[in-house]
Amino acid sequence: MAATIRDITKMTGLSLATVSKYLNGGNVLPENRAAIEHAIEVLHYEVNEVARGLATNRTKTVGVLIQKLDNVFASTIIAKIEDILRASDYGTIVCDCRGDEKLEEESIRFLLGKRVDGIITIPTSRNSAYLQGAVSRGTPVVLIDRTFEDREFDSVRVDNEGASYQAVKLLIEKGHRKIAIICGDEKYYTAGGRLQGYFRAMEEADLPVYSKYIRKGDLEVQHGYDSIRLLMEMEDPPTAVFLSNYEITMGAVIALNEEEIAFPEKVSIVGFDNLLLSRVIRPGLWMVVQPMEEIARQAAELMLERLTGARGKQDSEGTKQITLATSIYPGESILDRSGEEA
Amino acid sequence: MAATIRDITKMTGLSLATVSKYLNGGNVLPENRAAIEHAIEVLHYEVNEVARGLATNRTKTVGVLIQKLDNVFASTIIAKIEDILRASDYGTIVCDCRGDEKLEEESIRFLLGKRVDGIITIPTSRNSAYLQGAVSRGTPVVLIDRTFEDREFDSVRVDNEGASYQAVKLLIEKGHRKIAIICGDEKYYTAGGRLQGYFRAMEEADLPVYSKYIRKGDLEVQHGYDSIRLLMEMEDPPTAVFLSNYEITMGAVIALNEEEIAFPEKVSIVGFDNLLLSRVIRPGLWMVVQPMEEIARQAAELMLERLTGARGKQDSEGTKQITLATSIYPGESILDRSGEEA
DNA sequence: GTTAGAGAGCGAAACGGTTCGCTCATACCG
DNA sequence: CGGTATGAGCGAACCGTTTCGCTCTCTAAC
Repeated sequence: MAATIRDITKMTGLSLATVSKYLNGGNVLPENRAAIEHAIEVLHYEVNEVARGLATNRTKTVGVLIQKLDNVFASTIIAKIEDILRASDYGTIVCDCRGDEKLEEESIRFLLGKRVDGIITIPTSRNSAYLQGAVSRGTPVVLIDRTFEDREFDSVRVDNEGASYQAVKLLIEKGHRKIAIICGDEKYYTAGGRLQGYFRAMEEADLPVYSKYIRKGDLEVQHGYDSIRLLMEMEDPPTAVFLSNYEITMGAVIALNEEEIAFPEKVSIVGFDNLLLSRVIRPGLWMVVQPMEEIARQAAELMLERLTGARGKQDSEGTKQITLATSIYPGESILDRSGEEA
Repeated sequence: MAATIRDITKMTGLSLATVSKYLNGGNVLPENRAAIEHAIEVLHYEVNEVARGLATNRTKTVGVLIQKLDNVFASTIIAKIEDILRASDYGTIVCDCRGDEKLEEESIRFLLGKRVDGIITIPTSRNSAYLQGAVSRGTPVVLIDRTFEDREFDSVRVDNEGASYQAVKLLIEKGHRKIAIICGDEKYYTAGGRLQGYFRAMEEADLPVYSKYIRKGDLEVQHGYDSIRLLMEMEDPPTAVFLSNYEITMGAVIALNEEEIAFPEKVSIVGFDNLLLSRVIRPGLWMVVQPMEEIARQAAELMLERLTGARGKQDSEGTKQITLATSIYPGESILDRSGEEA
């Protein structure tokens, strides 16, 4: 149906090799160039990237594997990655494994079957076994949001520990002593770091850490919702809570609204990850903010370096681990209690 | 590097054709089946989908082309589409054209070059010219959120006119007469319908329509932000405003917060598209809600029907236009003024 | 016991490109 | 003017599958 190179050779009298050379930017006599371009125009010829992929063993396609496509973090990242990759003529094929390790492993197989040239992923699994196929095939991998101990990959992540430390320290400086954290279970890599930051800030200020103030769970809205209710119902509730990811922040705010618990009067809070949200909510939330676009940009560029061979195909040359800083965005959700106590 | 079918033939002594038959679910003698499976295991063989794509002229890949990947609507839809398609073993390759018609057209070419089996798109352009390539190649297309007058495609959209009518009617029933709408310019298909619904509701109630209360613009947060400020600064401001999409809703709420304009006391509002948002904001927003997952499901299934040949490849048999209803979700952002005026 | 029919296997030709190594013509040099 | 470098063009092999049409064997029916 669609025109092929062969149709062009027929129309121009040139050989396959010559037309192919033209298509790949090689030098061709001006008259032949004109003839080829004319034929392409007339025949509506368009390179068949599948055939080219078979011949060159490169598909100009990158797989992006993620736990949850439908959240701000993931979609912002994918949008930016797609943008950058396509500027270099790479396509982006997405897979959402919904936080399921089995599905994640299968997704890698799926992507490798499609012979993607590289894989960018926000991992779900806690070790890199599921990436073995990519490694042995020599397919470059870039990790977002975590690293693995059992093998080194290129990676881009945020200083989770620092982000959390900063937020909790802020609360301490404002005079809070009973500070709770709602966070993910340690099985989530990012949650581990954020919890560490909490500990560091508390210890540094010589504040006691109460396990009842540490609410671990999954990374869903519901967890934030349930946990803050639980915290506020305690006979000795915290005066401040650090909401250590986006969904948790949403859930907690919803719960506070429903229970008509005023913040910062009854409880001070610092949220995570959505700037717009902080302006929509009243009073405005203090927010820890990740540089999402920068994360995506770095990840895409690490991948392009591998793809264009600027660095070796894989761990041949050393991998790069990039850590970015978060920032904290002011709001009115913290009550200043410094000076209250003797 | 990677094992091929040929490696399997060498190991088993069988022919290419036989192994291929096995791979495609054909019948093979039990002993041969065992031999092949053993070889696959040992060699870590994995079908090369690129080669298969070349041979079969089907890549098991669908292109999804969208204006803005990083918003709730798009990402929710993509997540669901990807989910459904992959259950049928199709991959999803995404393109974000950022609302740019040139980029949109180029993206179609890009996708066709990659020989996707079908294209699902939320169009940016106002006519279907950019889809010509897909049509002449026989690549099925499913439209989301709009249809075209110059050619029929399968499509899934929402009853925009009805959604808007419902919202405005609600405001009227609550006794409002000076009702404004902040919406997109008519060049956006969805905006046109939503504006029509506004007109119908107003006319049906014999209310005068003032052009100053109709704020058209782009579909960005900033437009909502600017417009509501403008409306509230009028000497004769509206008592209610319908915020006819997600970004506009965000922008308007932010502006109201910043200006400390209390709603619903000073102005009643109905927002659009984000249920979670309505619970996070205080007081809770009345919201018009689109069935995003259902839109995605229908779109994916229309595509699968085409792909699996349940219906003809293209307009051969008639196209299907699916229209879904929106719902309206109650909040506390409307002041009841019925009975106020004689 | 013969034969029709089913089922399994095989060989070879696609699919639409890229690429290697060669030939040939032209231009340039001394 | 002979020799050589340069660069364009060409033929053929190859990438890893599928698929068509054929052969062969085995079973079952008569």
